[in-house]
Amino acid sequence: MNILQELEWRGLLMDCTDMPGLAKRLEKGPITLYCGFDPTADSLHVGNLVPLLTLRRFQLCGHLPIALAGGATGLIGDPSGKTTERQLLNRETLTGNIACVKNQLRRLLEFDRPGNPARLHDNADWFAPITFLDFLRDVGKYFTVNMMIAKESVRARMEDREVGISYTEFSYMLLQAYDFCHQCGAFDCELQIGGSDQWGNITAGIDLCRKKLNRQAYGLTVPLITNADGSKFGKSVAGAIWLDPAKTSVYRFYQFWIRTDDRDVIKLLKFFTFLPKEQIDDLAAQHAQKPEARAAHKALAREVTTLIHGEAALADAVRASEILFGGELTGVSEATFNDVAGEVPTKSLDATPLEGAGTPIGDLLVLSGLCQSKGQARKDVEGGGIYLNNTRVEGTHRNVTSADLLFGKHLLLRKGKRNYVVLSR
RNA sequence: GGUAGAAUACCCAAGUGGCCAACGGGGGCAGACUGUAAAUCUGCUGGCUCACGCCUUCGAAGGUUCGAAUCCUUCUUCUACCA
Repeated sequence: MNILQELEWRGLLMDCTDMPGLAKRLEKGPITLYCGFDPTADSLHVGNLVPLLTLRRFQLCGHLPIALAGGATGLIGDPSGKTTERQLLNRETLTGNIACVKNQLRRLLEFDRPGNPARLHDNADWFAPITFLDFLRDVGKYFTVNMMIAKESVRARMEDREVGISYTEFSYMLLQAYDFCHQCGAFDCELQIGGSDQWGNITAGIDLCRKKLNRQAYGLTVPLITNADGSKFGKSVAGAIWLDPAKTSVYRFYQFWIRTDDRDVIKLLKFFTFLPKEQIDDLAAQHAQKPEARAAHKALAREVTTLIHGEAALADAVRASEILFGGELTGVSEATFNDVAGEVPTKSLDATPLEGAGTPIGDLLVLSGLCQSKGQARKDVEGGGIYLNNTRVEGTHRNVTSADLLFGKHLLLRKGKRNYVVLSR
C-alpha cells in the first residue's frame, strides 16, 4: 500500500488539489511535505493529532516531513473556522506556548530517522527579517483582494455585520501562503497538509508557489473529526483533551478514548493509530460481534495513550481505571491506591477537621471541586450520585471523620460514574 | 447623524406592576436500565438553610410605587430603516 492508498483506506483523504498529479509525483520518489501548528495554547490537543500523525504516516513511507511551529502566524491568528475575531495573544504567552508546542512536535516525529529525518521549523525565522513594505511588494502583489474575500471564512465574517473581520486576520492567509512558498523555495517542500478548514490557506500557498517560483505544489486536507452525537470532538466537560499530562492527566486521557461512542470507535482507530488494516478489521469484527467487550475501545485507548505518554504511563492509567471502575476498594493495597491517587485530581485535607464530629460531606464535595455549592452537593447526595471510598453516601447528614480515612490519610470521593477526587492529608 | 426596536440565567426564548428565582426548549449534572456505549425514562440545574424562610439576579445607574424583569429618566451596546 502506498501512502495515498493508506490514507484513503483510513478515511484521511478529504480533498486534494490535484490527486492524479500528486500520485504521479509520489511515484517518482520521496516528497518533502509540511504541516503548520499555531501555538494558540501551551499544548497541542487531540484535534491537532490527526494532521500530525498524518505527517508521521508520510515519514513511515519514506517521505520527509516538516512540522512548522507558527511563531509568526500565531501572533496574528487564523480566522479559518472561527466565527469571531480572536483575542491577540501577548508575546510572552506566545513564547511560552511555542516552546511547549515545539517539544511536543519533537516527540511525535523521528528527527534522526536515517534517510528521511523530520524537521522542525518556526516561521518566525523567515518572517522576522521581512519588513511590512517588503511583504506588501513581494507577497501582497500576487493576491487580489477579490480572491481573498471569496475565501469562505473571510466571506462569512464579512457578511456577519455583527462581528466583522480585522485587517490583521484578513491578512492571515498571505502569511500561510508565504510559509509554503518560502519552504518550497528553500527546502524543496512540495506538499502541504492540514485540516479541511485549511483548504483556502493551502491553495493560496500553492498559487503563490506557482506565481512566484513557477513551481507546482500540492495540497492535501484531512477531515475534521465530528462526533456521532454531534458534539465537538476532543472536548470533554473540563475542556479540551491536551497532550500535556500536566493539563490532561494520563488517566483522563486514557478514559477519554475508552469512552468513545461506539459509532466512532473504528473511525478513530484508523485516524489515531498505526495499527495495520488487518488488525483494525479484526477489531471491527470483534466490535460488531461483541460490542460490550469493548475490544476496539481498549485497543484505541491503549494505542493512543502509549503513543503520547509511553508504556509505563499507560500501565498506570489502566491499573487506575481497573480499580476505580472495579467496584469496592476493600483489599486494595496502599501501594495500589497510591497509583490511583496519582492519576486523579488530588486536594489537600490539611485545613479540614476530621477528629471528633468531623466535617459534613457537603463541605468536602465543595472543597474537592466536585460540586459548585453546598446546595448542589446536597442535591447530588439526595440523588444518590455521591460515593465516599466507593460506597454510596446515604443521607446528607453524613459527617466524615478520621475513621473514614483510607490508610490514615486519603479519602476517595466520587460523583457519578467517573468523577473522582482524592483528598489527602 | 436621524428614526424605530431590542438587551432575561450556560445558549435560545416566554414573561409587560404583586401568583417571578422567573414558562418552555437546548445543553449540562445525577439516577434507573446497560457495556465506563447509544437510545429511553426520571430528578436536578442562582446562593445560604433540615426547614418556614432569607439573600442576590432579568444590559448599567438612578427614580416612581406598599411592591418592579415589567412603569419613568439618563447612559451603554446591538439590530433595522433613513441620511
